[in-house]
Amino acid sequence: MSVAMHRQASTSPLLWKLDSIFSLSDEEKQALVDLPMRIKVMEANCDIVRDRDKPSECCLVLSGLVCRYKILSDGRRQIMGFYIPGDIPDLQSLHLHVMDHSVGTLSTSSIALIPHENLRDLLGRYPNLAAALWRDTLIDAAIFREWMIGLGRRSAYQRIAHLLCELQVRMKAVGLASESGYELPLTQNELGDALGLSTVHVNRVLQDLRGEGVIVLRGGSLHIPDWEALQVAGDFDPAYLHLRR
Amino acid sequence: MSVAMHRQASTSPLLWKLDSIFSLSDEEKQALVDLPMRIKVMEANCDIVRDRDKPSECCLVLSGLVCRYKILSDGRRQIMGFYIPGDIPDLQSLHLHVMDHSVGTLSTSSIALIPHENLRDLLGRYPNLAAALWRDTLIDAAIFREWMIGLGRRSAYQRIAHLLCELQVRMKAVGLASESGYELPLTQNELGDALGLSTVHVNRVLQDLRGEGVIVLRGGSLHIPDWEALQVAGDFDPAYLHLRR
DNA sequence: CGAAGGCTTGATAGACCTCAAACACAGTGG
DNA sequence: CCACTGTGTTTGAGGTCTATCAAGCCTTCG
Repeated sequence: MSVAMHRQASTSPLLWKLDSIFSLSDEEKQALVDLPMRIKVMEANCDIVRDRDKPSECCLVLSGLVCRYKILSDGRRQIMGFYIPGDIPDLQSLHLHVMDHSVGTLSTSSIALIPHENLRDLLGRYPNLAAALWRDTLIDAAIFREWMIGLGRRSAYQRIAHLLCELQVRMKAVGLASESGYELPLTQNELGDALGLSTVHVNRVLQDLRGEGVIVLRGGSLHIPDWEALQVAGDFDPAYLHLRR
Repeated sequence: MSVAMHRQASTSPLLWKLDSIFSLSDEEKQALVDLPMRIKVMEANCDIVRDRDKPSECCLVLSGLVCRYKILSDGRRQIMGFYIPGDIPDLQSLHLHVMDHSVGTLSTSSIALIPHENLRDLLGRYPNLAAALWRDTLIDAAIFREWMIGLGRRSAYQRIAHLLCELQVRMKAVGLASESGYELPLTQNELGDALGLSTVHVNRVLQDLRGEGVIVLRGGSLHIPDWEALQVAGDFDPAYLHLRR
């Protein structure tokens, strides 16, 4: 595979993702493809950047599943977001120089590292790309807000259903979900850390959802027989994802 | 008062605030002061923008207290952030064209409305201002994340203490808090809606905090006799606010 | 086959919610 | 001046959701 093709293959999840939220010209897309980046394959459960780090590059997820999390002083963990191919979970480090949380892999993942200076240079030359990435960080924030609603006001049952809906829509937007499901390599413990629940309770609620035939979750693979029902169960409205179309 | 002075007075909370998170030149500050804006005084409990609106201007808080919130399908409310003078709670509407939540006043407030087109024009001419405001939205997102941690993993006691700490630091950064307290015109019901708690439980926990001498909260005014103790009670670390100094 | 990690189940406990009512206080109007 | 009203605070009692602890089970993998 040529370097050019390799690059094309690397950035294509990002192109897919940006295309789902913003309209870019061919020139702008090409500029993204031309970005220098270092590709790195990482095992599950490795940190990409850590709390208090001062990163000098951003990480773009190419494959696998990544999360943003923080360990509290008493050792418990809160996961604050899941990141899929096309996402740049630490884009914020461009303007926030010290990390206030960590980012790590949940499954074997391949990651592209893009130096800040190259990204900054690019955004200076292409204001439209800067707008696209600003918009991306704002959608990230919208997702945080939606999670706050879940953590603050929704039951465990709704929270789990809501998360499964969100990932279905986001996965679909980058071509990683079929009409009725996707790969979800998460343990029940990790789900609990994201939703503010204990592992035991996650297990019980998943059984309810399975029992009602709303989901089929087995071996890291989620099947959704009745998308309508899952949305109702999670009180889900995809407006906050701000997808085009 | 001349128009120029009026403008100066209007934008000064914004200058204070941006100064606390970013370094701006005098020319850039002047450009902000020169922004055209419409000033509006609003009663408590009025909406500034509503869920599903498509605003064509941003609102800058000049005085008072404003919040970001969403009403769920069952009628309950989740407050997702408090905004004080100098904040632009709907800055995101520059790039996210449909609101996915509402913004409204909590006390009598004065608000400056700045048309998107003028703001966009300004950011095009001053890339450094664009960076400052992008950074501001990223800090907003960092605050969402911290609230997620609270909602997901902290006890009611910690959550309340943490919020009071956050507001002390933010108020102080714009000159609205003394060393030991600030005006907090919030009802216990509003606190509950922000923290995912019932009014009754907020009341009980506040009594605990008062009983321990950690806070004195009366008539919309918060006094903090022991700042150290409050930080410990809330497991508070201001790093996520990304203030300079 | 044994070990490790994840899943499942049961029993008990606690944090927080809901309902209901009383209380405090400021503003209003006769 | 004093009832009257409305909003916010406080208190009590009972209930529920979810956590914690503890153990057994299942699958994968070396």
